[in-house]
Amino acid sequence: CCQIRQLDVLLLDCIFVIFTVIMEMIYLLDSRWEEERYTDGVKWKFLEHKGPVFAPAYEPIPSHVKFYYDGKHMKLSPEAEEVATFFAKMLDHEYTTKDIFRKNFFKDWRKEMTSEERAKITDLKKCDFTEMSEYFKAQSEARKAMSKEEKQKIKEENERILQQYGFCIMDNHKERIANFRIEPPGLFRGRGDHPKMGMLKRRIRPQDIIINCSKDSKVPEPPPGTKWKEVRHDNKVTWLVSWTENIQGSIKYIMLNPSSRIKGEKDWQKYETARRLKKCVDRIRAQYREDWKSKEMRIRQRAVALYFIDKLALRAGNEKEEGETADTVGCCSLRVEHIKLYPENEGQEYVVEFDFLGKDSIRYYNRVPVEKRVFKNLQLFMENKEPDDDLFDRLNTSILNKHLQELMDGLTAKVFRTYNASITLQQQLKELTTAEENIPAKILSYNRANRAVAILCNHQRAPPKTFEKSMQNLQSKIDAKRDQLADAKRELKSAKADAKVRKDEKSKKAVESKKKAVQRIEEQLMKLEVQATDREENKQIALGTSKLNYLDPRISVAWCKKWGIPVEKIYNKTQREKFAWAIDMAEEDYEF
DNA sequence: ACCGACACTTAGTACACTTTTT
DNA sequence: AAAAAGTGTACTAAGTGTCGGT
Repeated sequence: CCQIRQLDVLLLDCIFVIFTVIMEMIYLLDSRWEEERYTDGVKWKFLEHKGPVFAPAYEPIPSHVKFYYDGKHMKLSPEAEEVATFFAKMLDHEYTTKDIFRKNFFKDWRKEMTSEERAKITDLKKCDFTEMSEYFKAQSEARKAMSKEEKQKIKEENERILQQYGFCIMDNHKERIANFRIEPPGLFRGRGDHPKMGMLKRRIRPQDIIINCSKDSKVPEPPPGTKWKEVRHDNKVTWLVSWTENIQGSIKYIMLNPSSRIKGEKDWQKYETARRLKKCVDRIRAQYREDWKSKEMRIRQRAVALYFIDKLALRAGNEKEEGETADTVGCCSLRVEHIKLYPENEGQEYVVEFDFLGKDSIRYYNRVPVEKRVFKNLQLFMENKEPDDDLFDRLNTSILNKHLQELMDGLTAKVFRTYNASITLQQQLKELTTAEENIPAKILSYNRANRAVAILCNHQRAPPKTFEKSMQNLQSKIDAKRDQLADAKRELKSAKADAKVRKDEKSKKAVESKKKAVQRIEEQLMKLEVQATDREENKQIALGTSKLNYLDPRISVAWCKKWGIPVEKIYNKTQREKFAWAIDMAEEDYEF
């Protein structure tokens, strides 16, 4: 009987183990990044969602809030009033003082006016929006001063909308949608010197919207009494909703969150391409160095541009339509005026000075010594040209990328940025991390490695408005901690002296506890100092962009595992969700 | 070769929310 | 409890790169 029972237990155990193994296999199969990949451009088989959330309808302002033209009160039509409120809300911003902004705004505003209004309102300078502006300021104050319950209510409502519209089903998985809210109307704010700043960004209606979902899904309902522009079933694209925006005429999309399978896989693929570049980058470098000597101008230009893209992590630099956007450039679109050549500069030979506005009108300024051949080539390219002529007149991104494609499957200019960013992180981590350091110091090292990449990629930010002040605060904290440490040391000394005389248990214990206190304070001081260094070095540098878009997350995960750093210290919750695939797959010995 | 349409990634900022300090 | 500081997220502009037509 007993034996049988034992057998029974064994059997049960066995079944349990088998069950667990099967479940694990199912889990592995189900694990999104292990799933079978589609071929020939198919992105999904099933897609169902609830459509977009539209911007709330315009709420007219109360009649006691007045608008004045030329000092006289004027009641605006709802259409004109709405556009006026957009301007009023930006009154404190320096945009509204800019000529182009005002001109564009006024032109578009007049289009929304009734003919009577248009006849009357002919000069923006005579418009007085201050009451409107005050009203909105008061509104936002009131919102801040709301009671806990009211705030809670709003939060719950937001949560409800998120639950209803913020998710979709794509191929057996419920996925988070990135931007399910339609962009509200307002005044366009470009970055930098944008020729279209101040133009009216139209309100998007259901009849502007294209819905994309699978045929066998429940098609989202348009709001009562409205129709979608189109419902299509295109599984070769990843977007759920699209519309055409009226400023540039470009298409906007609603797509999935970075945590989704479809984005995660693409991200992984991107880093795998960069790793393939690692294997052949020596060959490619040797090749472009050869090409500097080519007898063909176009090949020399291609080779010098590629050298910049590789060495300086410049962007490709597509052509842009003149007058449609801010005047910014990348590598292939550099103009003569953007570089200066110094045969000798501060003891270095063949120095090139770059000074241009890149993406988002962020200034790129750099002085770099280059090889003699590059320098001579640049002199050649600049011969007989005006400052606003193209530096690489025989080159564009399409020519460059076609060439790259021949050197390696899937290679384009942007892969170099990914490759150089990731390899730099890996190298810097190796160089900067030392075994003896404690965790905060190791994290400082990580941030420094991250920073090296951000500098390479020129990821800048406006120094935070409160930077100086918060730096001062931190410094005074450090000073206070130093005093505290001195005190603690003094106390320890006297406790030691005391213990020497008394030689009893109690005084010995006192020494021990004082020792501990000193140690603790030392640690705290160290942490503060590390923090101060980190912050100072970070003043104008944004780490987030490279962390999110250029650094193979497996490098960071491996580093965490190697040094026993919890991954939460490096990635916050959102980042961990985005990089779930990497956290899942990277081991301590992962090499990019 | 060139162009426009399209799809998708990369980017900085404003502000909401959370945590720490006073 | 209020204020200040710090962090995270939403937002949406601005890039890159491909494709199909001419």
